[in-house]
Amino acid sequence: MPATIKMIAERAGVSRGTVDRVLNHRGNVNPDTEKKILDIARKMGYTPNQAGIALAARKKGYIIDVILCSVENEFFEEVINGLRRGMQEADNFGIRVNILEMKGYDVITQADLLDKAGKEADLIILNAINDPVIIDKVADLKSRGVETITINTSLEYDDVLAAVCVDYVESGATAAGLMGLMLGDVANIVIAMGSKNVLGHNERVVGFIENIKKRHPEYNLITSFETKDDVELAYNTMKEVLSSHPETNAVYITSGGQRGVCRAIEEAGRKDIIVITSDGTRTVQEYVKKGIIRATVMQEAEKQGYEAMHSGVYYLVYGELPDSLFGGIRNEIYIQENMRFDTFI
Amino acid sequence: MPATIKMIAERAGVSRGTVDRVLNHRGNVNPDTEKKILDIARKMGYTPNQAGIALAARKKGYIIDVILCSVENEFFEEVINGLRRGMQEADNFGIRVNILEMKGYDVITQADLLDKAGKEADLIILNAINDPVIIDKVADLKSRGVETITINTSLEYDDVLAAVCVDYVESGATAAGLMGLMLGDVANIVIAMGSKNVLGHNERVVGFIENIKKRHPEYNLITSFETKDDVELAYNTMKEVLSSHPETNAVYITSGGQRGVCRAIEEAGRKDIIVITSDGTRTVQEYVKKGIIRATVMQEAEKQGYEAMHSGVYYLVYGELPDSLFGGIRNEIYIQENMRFDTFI
DNA sequence: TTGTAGGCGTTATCAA
DNA sequence: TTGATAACGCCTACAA
Repeated sequence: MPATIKMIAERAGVSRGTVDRVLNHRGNVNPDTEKKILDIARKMGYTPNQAGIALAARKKGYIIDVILCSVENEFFEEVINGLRRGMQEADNFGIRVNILEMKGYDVITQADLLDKAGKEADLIILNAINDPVIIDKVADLKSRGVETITINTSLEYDDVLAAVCVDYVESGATAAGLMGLMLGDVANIVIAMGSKNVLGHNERVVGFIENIKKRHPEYNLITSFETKDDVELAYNTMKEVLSSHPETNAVYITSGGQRGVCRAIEEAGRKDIIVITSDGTRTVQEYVKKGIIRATVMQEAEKQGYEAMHSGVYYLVYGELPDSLFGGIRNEIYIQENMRFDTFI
Repeated sequence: MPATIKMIAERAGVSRGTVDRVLNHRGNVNPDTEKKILDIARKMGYTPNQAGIALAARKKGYIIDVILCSVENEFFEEVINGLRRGMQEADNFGIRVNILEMKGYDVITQADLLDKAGKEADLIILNAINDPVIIDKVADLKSRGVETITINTSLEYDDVLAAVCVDYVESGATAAGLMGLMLGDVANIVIAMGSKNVLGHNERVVGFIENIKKRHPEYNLITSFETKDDVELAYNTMKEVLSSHPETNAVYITSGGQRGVCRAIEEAGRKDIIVITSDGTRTVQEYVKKGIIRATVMQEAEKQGYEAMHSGVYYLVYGELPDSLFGGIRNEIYIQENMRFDTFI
């Protein structure tokens, strides 16, 4: 039987209103009674009841807008599943949610969506493009009391309410660590990166190279190329690389385009090449099953969606971030044996 | 603005009481009005408000008892952290929680604790010993309306409300898969298992051997021994094995006693040996850092605690299990690069 | 500066 | 078979 405002009021011989004013720092209360109430609250170990707050919060009619670069992007399906799980909670608090989707990473498009969201929403969940224009808008929204939670992408701006994404440098380092454990003394490595315009892809490459240089300076980095997350481009480039560098015995794919890279390797009959990649889309699952991809560094996509929404709801209702957020999003290693091929991650 | 009982009542021209009776199947309602109300509820997309239920549930004064074989067991510290996180929720619903701890795996001791818990609790979270006596008691409790959620250990009894633990066979297979990826053509493997009396430890060994036989039939399994999760025993046995089988180049440690095994390997100057283990206790972290343990298969200990408590609370209050439970507990692979050395897991 | 009262959605009790 | 009402804990508007 935890302490309630009512119990404290009775004990202090004042009304519930006064206790409420004290505990929520609303002012207009006699310093003496304030002190007395705080004392009693402490002694009784008062913590506000979440259900009570939740119920009362319903009248406020909060709105959350979500902006995602998710159109035609396989990876985001799971993120959206997680968002939906969080939206059931939003519903309980009478919070309305709008999901605004865009295709690709065009700054102007995202800026327009942010303008729209800024007009209606009390909080924004943003799959941010790392660009000064966006950073400006986010800062401006904050100054007008609209907080932003970034999701999946890292943004070079520290003043967001929360950043729900993986440490991409660690992701790259983890891929490198795996290669180090699987390769022998001779290593000729190719990096197939996504796009130089995406901060996370760059960070993965940085983490990967740093780790190799530190732990295996004898390894040879042959070349790196961009796939632009495009299957055809990835296929053609990988094919060329394999013929010009037949000594290649390891490939790190930072993001999309895995199907192209893997097909080139498969067709060349180079099952000996150690392929490490990121995420766990259907394509990745397929090639892990086939044994072409030896391991993948995944990033809890569903959880990212859920935690972002859950944190937004929680913040609006309770004025603070939930404990669950502080575990962070982790870089998880999956191989054939511990991968769940049924669920798409 | 989701539909509420009040809105449905207004629309149907009846009182909230009647709507409540229909939606919660309490009987005593005219079939015609029942049908009408169900129709309206469906049309309005009614889902009960969790905060409302939560608030009302407070008056019931539920009790949850937790029984853990956790005394002097490093691994359980994180499980208990998770339980505590879940207990904050229990508090909100006015649910009282008692944690009963025991040392080791004595069936009589656990049976006594179960008897005690059965008298006071509405639901039990049980770190079950897989023994017919325990299974009987759990079945008996169920028949008296007290549900059990097992935590961390697998129990050969399917009728529990939920089983919050990892797939141990998959855990062993994952360790085997990792070895296959790290070893070359020659493999002489030693298995250091915990205790034959612990179901999970056996299952890990089964999963490990099955996987090796299937994917690397050419590998050689030299021997296996029990550590009884005892550091000294593990050290002495491993030392012997190393001198009688110097060809050993891989060791799988299923559970406790890692410090003993690793020390023996370290002292023998055998840094070439590939060591794979389970969990992420401080000891494991230390040897991962040193590079003796190449990888460990972890089991989300904190999450196990949280999900067990959260599910119990959720079930008592809402009469069903939460969505979050269905992601399950996963076997996660950690190497030096993606391990969090600050937090103890 | 303080108290009162009504409402958020659900449940339970009592009266009709 | 149904309706009315109070309660759970918190918040807010208004009255004193």
